[in-house]
Amino acid sequence: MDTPEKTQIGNSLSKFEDSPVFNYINSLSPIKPVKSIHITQSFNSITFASPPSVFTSPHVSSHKESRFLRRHNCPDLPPDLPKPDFSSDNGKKICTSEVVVDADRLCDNSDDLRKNFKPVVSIGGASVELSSENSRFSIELPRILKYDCGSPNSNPTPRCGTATDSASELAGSPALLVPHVQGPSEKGSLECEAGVENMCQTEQRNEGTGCEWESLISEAADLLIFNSPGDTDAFKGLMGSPMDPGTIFHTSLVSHYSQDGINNAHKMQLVDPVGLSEQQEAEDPSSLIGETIDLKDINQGSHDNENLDQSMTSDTDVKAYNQNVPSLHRGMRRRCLDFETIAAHWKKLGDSSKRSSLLSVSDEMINPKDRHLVSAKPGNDSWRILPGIGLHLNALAITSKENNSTKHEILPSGSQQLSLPGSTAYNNSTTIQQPVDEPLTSASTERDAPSENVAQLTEDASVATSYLVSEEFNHISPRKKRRRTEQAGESDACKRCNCKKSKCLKLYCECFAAGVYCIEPCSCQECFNKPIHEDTVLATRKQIESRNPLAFAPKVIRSSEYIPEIGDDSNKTPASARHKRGCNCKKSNCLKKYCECYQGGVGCSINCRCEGCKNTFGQKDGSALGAETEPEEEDTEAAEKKGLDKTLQVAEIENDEQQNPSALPTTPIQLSRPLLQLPFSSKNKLPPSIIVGGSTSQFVASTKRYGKPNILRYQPKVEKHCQTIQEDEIPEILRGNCSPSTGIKTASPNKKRVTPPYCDMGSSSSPGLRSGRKLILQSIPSFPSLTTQQ
DNA sequence: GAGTTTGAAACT
DNA sequence: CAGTTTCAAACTC
Repeated sequence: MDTPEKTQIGNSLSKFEDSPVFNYINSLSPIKPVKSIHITQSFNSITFASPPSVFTSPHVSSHKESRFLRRHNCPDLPPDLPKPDFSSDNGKKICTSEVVVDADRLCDNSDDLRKNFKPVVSIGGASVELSSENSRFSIELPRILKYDCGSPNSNPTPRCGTATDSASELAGSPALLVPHVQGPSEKGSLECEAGVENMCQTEQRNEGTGCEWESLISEAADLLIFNSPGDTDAFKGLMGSPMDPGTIFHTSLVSHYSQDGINNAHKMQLVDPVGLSEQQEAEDPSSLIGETIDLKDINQGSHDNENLDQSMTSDTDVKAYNQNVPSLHRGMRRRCLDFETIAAHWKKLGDSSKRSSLLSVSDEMINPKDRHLVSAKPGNDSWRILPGIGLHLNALAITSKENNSTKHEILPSGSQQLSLPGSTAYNNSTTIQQPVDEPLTSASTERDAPSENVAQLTEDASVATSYLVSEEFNHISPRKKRRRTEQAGESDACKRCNCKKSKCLKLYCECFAAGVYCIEPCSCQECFNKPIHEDTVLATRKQIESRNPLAFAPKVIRSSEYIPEIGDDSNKTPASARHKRGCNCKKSNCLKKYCECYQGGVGCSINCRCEGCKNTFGQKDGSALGAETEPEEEDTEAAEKKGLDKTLQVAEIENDEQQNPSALPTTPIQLSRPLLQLPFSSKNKLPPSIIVGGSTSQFVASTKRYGKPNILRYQPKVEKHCQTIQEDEIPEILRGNCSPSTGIKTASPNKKRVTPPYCDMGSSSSPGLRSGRKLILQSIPSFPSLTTQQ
């Protein structure tokens, strides 16, 4: 290869220049560099990084997804971090690498990073640009968000919708932005993150409002940036101005961190133990190491990270790592941190002293009681949602944060499918785009008005904190949680599990079955259904789904209204809606909540094997009976639902397969489940906000369409979980294949349990589908599913 | 709040 | 696939 060219070139050059040899050499050198560089570099960089990462991340396992997200975070770190380890260049490199390829590995292994880094560097311009872009993003995002939010008048969710499509995706991240609190991390590993958070807190104290929202923004920006090059581009386009409160904030944080990082870390732990754990998992393997073994198992995906951190096993190491490396993980941390910070703030707020500081920042934020009010403020619309949602939602939001991070990875997964609309939106990004907007708006709003944001944050934080606290409490004492939940009016709406032996990793657990993480209200013991154990949760879900693909599908499909419309045969079933599997009641006569059909507010159907069915919503025999009569509420709701259902059905039907409304953003679909109104619904009826959360993207969409309320309607128990989100995660993937397009409806109505549900659901199903599962988001599957499926 | 009942989920 | 066990919610007191 070289010889011919070289010779030729050399000859030509020689002709021109004095010494042929010299010229020859020169010519060679220049030529070669160019070719070789491009080739090799491109190779390295491109082949190396991007291709592998791309393929792997999505296709690979869900685990990767999580990793992926995390990794993405890593990139963020560099810019902010002043740390020596990662020079700005490195940071840039990392970022670029991520952008180009997948950040996963880069982040995972320092070596990998270096390798990737090199390639990236070789790429040069691109990488550089990216880095610059990243900075822009951080800055720009806020603006974008602002834009979205810009119209305070518009509802938060709708606003999001306004955001550009690209923004929409980003928006998803915003939802994520909402702090997701994770289970309390007891161990010190968290310190690192804590340190970051501490910084935030400290800054907040000093700066007041700015810190939190800025951090959020920065995170959001980071997430966005990393999410996908395309996203970044879109953002770029969107964002014009380079202002970055976030960046500034970061810098400040960094400085703080560097100085106070350690101390802060300690503080952080004290302040909010919860969030850290998750972050650690995602970000810091070291933390994982410190933590439970389970995490490791779960974190298989995070191994990469571990590799990086392997060196850092001890706390001291971790600290050092944090200090030095924080930049890498920092992005991730930020996400969590932001949330955490908020939570921490809340906690602090809880403490009068701390409150004062926060209060100083923003009066609104100051008063926890006023939180809602504050949130209500025009500027905060997005945030408001959260408040409206309630603790659960908040929790979801929190989770969503994580999800966000994941979301970046997966996008669709978005989180956490959280109950939060925003979260759903994220997920939806894949399925539904509109929803995303909301989250964005929220995020944007936060960004937009620091003070307001602060308030929102405070709310979120409060929620988050509550969530965190709850988790903590959980560890401490389940009963306490119960009390809280009970005390909290929400308890009904967002009931949570009380699992003792299942670790919340079986369908016994309502939360798990609903595809949502356990949160505060839960009184579960040894709960693994938390963001921290995301990997485990996902793995378990997969297993269960492998056994029964419909395991996470909505149990009840509402149809009553739907039926006539669709004209499904399924209508045969007396009840308006049907239970996908059908009950097997023997003693309750289908007149108690023991009966899933009854609980779901639907009549028994052919699928049911119940004995002595007296289901008021519709007996198995076919007599619909008074079924619907009883549930008057249902009727009303049903009517509303109908509208939604129809709309949803169309859109959702496709998703039916997903059935799990919960999982994805589709969640909205889940909402559909709720569509069914439970007789009890009255009780169950969650506050709209809550419901919304459950609904997810579609739901959001529906809300937009309908005006929102839809959400309220359904809520089956599953939906109770504000988080709803996830259910679908895996299922979707699995289903993804199956369902939507194909067969949703087809399913045999009769099928007893498994199969038909969709079908049934199909008819009614649309609702089921609707949900598009948020969960997916979190888990890997979502991501892949997105890419692959869609 | 403790104990019982119930039926789904999980297991064999 | 059927039977049994496990589990947690629903229910009762």
